Amino acid sequence: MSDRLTSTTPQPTETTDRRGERHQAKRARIIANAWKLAHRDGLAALSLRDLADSVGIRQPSLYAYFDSKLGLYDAMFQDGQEQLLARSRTRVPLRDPRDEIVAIVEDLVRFSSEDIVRHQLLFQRTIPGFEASEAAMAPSHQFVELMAERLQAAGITGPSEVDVFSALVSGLAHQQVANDPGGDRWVVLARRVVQALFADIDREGERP
Amino acid sequence: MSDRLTSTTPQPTETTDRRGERHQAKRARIIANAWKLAHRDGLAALSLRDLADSVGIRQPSLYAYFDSKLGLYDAMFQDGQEQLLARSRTRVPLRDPRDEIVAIVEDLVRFSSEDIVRHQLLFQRTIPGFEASEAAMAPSHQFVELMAERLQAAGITGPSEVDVFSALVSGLAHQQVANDPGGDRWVVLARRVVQALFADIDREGERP
DNA sequence: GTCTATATTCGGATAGAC
DNA sequence: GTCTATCCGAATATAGAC
Repeated sequence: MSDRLTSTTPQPTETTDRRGERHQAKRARIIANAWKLAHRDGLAALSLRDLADSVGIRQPSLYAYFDSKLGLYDAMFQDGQEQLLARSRTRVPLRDPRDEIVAIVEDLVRFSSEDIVRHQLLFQRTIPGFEASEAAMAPSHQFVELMAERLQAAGITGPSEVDVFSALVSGLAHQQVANDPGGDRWVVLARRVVQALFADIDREGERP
Repeated sequence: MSDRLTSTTPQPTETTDRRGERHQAKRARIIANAWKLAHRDGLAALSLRDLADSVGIRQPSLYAYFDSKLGLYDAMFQDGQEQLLARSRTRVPLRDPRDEIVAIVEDLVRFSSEDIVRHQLLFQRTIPGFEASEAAMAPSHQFVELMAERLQAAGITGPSEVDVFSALVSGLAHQQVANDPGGDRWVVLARRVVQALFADIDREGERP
């Protein structure tokens, strides 16, 4: 199971990046096509045969890039997490930390809504037998770290506040994806929801 | 596609209920076993062979009850929606409408958390090619109606308030299912989240 | 309604040559 | 890395007798 990451790092040596330059490029192209097919047929209905066809090789040749179908899902998962991380890092933080949180939430909801299949793979446990490897989780950990910073800057610091926050984001995202895919019906609610959370936090500070 | 409901209502006559009494009973038993297998193997990995085995008949005999595998999913979907509806109807509403909303949210989050596979089938579009039939959606419509009443009684009346509410519920449920299945880490946040929503609604009333 | 028998298709995966 | 050839298993679904 955990040897699935082997295909990502063939040799323990550091020369890996140079040696496998073309390899990595083609691998990336395969993953890109896998997303396309997943959009067309559904994530669970993705077939290695079709994937090989779409990239112009024979189906067994895929095993030079992934050691199993779950390995492919793992690579897609990591790819998706890297997209999320890259996007979050790109954003220039707003001056006001609370406005920044609003912007983040809006962006996260859009991120999910833009690509339902990606949302499925990253945030729902839909593929039987699939569990993300440690390597694939790495960008996710970095994302969480980054989010923690932003939240702290905005005064969302307690564990239960963070739990509430995560619920708000995932709820908006889920409703957006499920009931208005591609639209913005729940995106536009982000500000109001986040402000309600801040109001609640402020009120809590006064209470005792 | 829509003939899938045919197996639910073999004849357009009203004698259906009497005629197929045993039929319906066995059908219900099959569905119950289908849930079990889905828990064991994953919803998407459910196999008609295993299902037939588990109920003591041969695989082709299942076609006397469902006209396809998607038809089986449809029946499971309807079953799950009926469970949700029955449960909501059972609850004795609390005196205070707002307390009632809190209780409802807690209960909905528990409902999802109790059975992840059911949550998947009812609230996530995870099975390629599956779309619930009108018949299977019927209990869901009634549930929505019932919720609308309760929400209205508590002053959650505007469309965007309802959207926010639905996001809160689905967010709490999703986080509970994904990160603490069977626990109550997000269940206990229901009260706080709902109260924050009411505070926000009240504040809105004062604002203009 | 249930059975046997079978069709059919498709899936992922492996062996071994080039 | 890529190929051909093939395995093997599993899946849903159908035909037709009882």
